[in-house]
Amino acid sequence: MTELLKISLPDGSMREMEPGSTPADVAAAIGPGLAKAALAARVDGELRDLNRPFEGDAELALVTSRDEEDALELARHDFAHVLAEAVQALWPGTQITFGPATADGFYYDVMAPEGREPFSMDDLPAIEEKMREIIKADKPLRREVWSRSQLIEKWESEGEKFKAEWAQQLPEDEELTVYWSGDDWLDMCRGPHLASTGKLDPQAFKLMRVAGAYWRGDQRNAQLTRIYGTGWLNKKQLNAHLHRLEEAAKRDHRKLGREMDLFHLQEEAHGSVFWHPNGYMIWRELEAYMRRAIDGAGYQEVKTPQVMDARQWEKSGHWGKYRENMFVVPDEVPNTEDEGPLVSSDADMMAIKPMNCPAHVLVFKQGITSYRELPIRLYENGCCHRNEPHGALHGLMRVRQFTQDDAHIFCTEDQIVAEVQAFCELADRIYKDFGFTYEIKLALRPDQRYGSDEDWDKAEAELRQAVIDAGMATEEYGWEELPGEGAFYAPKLEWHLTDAIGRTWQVGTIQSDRVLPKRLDATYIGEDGNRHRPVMLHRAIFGSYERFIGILIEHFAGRLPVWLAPTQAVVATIVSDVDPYGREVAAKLEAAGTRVGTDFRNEKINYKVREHSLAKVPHLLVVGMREAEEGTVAMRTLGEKEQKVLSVDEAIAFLKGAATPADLLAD
RNA sequence: GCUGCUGUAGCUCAGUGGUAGAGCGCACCCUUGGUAAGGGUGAGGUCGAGAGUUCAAUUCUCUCCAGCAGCACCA
Repeated sequence: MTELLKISLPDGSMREMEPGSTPADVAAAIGPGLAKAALAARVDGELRDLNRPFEGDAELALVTSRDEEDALELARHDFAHVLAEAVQALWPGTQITFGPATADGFYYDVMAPEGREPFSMDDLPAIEEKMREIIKADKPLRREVWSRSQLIEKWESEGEKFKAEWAQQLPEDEELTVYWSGDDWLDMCRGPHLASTGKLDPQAFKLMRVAGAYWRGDQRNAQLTRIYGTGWLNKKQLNAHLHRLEEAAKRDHRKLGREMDLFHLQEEAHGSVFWHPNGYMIWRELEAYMRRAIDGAGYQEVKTPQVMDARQWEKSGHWGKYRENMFVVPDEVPNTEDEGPLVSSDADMMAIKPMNCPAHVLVFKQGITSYRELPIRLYENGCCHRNEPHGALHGLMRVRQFTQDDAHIFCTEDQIVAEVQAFCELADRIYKDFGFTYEIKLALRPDQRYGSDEDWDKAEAELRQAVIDAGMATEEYGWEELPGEGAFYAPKLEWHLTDAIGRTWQVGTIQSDRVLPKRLDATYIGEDGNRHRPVMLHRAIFGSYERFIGILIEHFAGRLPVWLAPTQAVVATIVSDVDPYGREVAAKLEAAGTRVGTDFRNEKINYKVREHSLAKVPHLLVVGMREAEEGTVAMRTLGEKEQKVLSVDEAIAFLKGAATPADLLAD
């Protein structure tokens, strides 16, 4: 006689079940409500199918839609399978590959049948319709264990070349699982899945777009069609998500940049920004802000050459590793005399800097440095050019010319932890001044790397210790270590900002570098009178001015804090008779340091209010006959319906206060 | 860089094998109006660049350039 299985439940109770029973049986034994609500099970912590039999005594937690994270993951994975099934049902001969869940949905990479063009947006409605049919048919999803050879045979017989190739290179003795949808379709999958397609809400998904993707992520391989969808537990969640996407589109910095007349891009200088007066005012404020910050933190500002001889880049190692991203120029007067080539083939080459670090080392190397001078912190608003792949360019976020708030700290081994800790504190102040919350991550050694394991142990420990010392290695700061994400030469700390609609942006970073000081032979004289190698800490807080401004625009949806707003106030007149008074008010504001505009156009006040509101001007000062007689202004603040009547002096004082940069506010 | 889509007025976009349209914006006129669009008139375009097919190309085809989405990339 077989023994009963002991299944313990989250509430501490225990149930005895027949061998071969499943989580679904437990759910049914507890009650019909739970049986219906159960989507999957956690068995000893592992997410599993409801119908997969227990293998022994176990701890069981049933997963319902209340366990949102698990439930979403399951639903999205199932949507992906239903998508693949639908595509094959509609177009037999379509090859399927992979289809995982993503952050807000799912995708499936497929290859259209031979002779048919790749799937396009136009195909999506039909696929969605077929998916709804499959969901409504409530097909049971059944797990089966297959051998590798069984699978290969199956895929090969069906012409599923990609699946077959994948199965081929799995370990020979591995037990593989497949999932049946009903009894007419199956996919190789690790699972788990919901018990049936009917557990999905047919109104809770939407196919979003198609895009190219490489088989196994490699450019050399065949290009598949990736069909993206967003998937949720119910229609309400789907609509909320679609609404968020609309919000994000409204905040798009490329759109706002045009509407607010901040900058433009054009094809003759693609990937580089034409800053307009409005946009560059934001830049100037940021630059002034950053100078105050670094001046107070013991940095010294430098400015280094834009173009350096290729030989220098060879020494630094960039020529070898980074040349394909560098703009190279001949060090020669171009030929204008005859029909010959513009430059001779043996011209010496120079390169526009893609990074500031080598030049900073060269500054450091001038003269002889004593250990007493360390740490030396060299800062530069460093304008760099990188010849990025064209497909990577994106508004201000990814450009070919950008200016980093870049600094390199040259210090001794003993100073690393304290320097990194001080940096953590500086970054914290700065991000908070802009109203961002953030998370700190430590990117650990990648598989492919330089240096000994001991060096990596040491470098990782230093960065970790600094964050601990700063008191930031906590959940509050989103502290997390990311295995395999580090640069090939060093681990790095990364700061990920969270913006107003919950997106994250990696901006700040600090990493220790023992390689470049060595390559460029930077030394200092130690206490012992001998030469020593300094460590170099690369660090940035904004990342680049371009990108940081892009993030600010999207974070604030264009409604920048007053101190960053290009125009802080506009004086708008109601009738032309008060234009002289309006001019007087504007002149006083300007004299007091406010960036003020005027609007004396022959338009109604409604029109002016609308226009300046859309332009995100924070304060509108309306003047009519009443204000002119009383020496006042009617101030309307962006986003508020109410207006305030203030004397001109009060308005000046108010705007001065409102425009104080965040770091200069008295606490 | 790869795949797909797109490129028409300053912006957003419609349209056509016989060299073009709307709304907004802009200029001028009327209107002087109290907190998110007052009315009228007018100016603006080598229809991304080049080549091909054609009697004729902004329209069809090809190449290139750029943008968008995704992929890859982000030392």
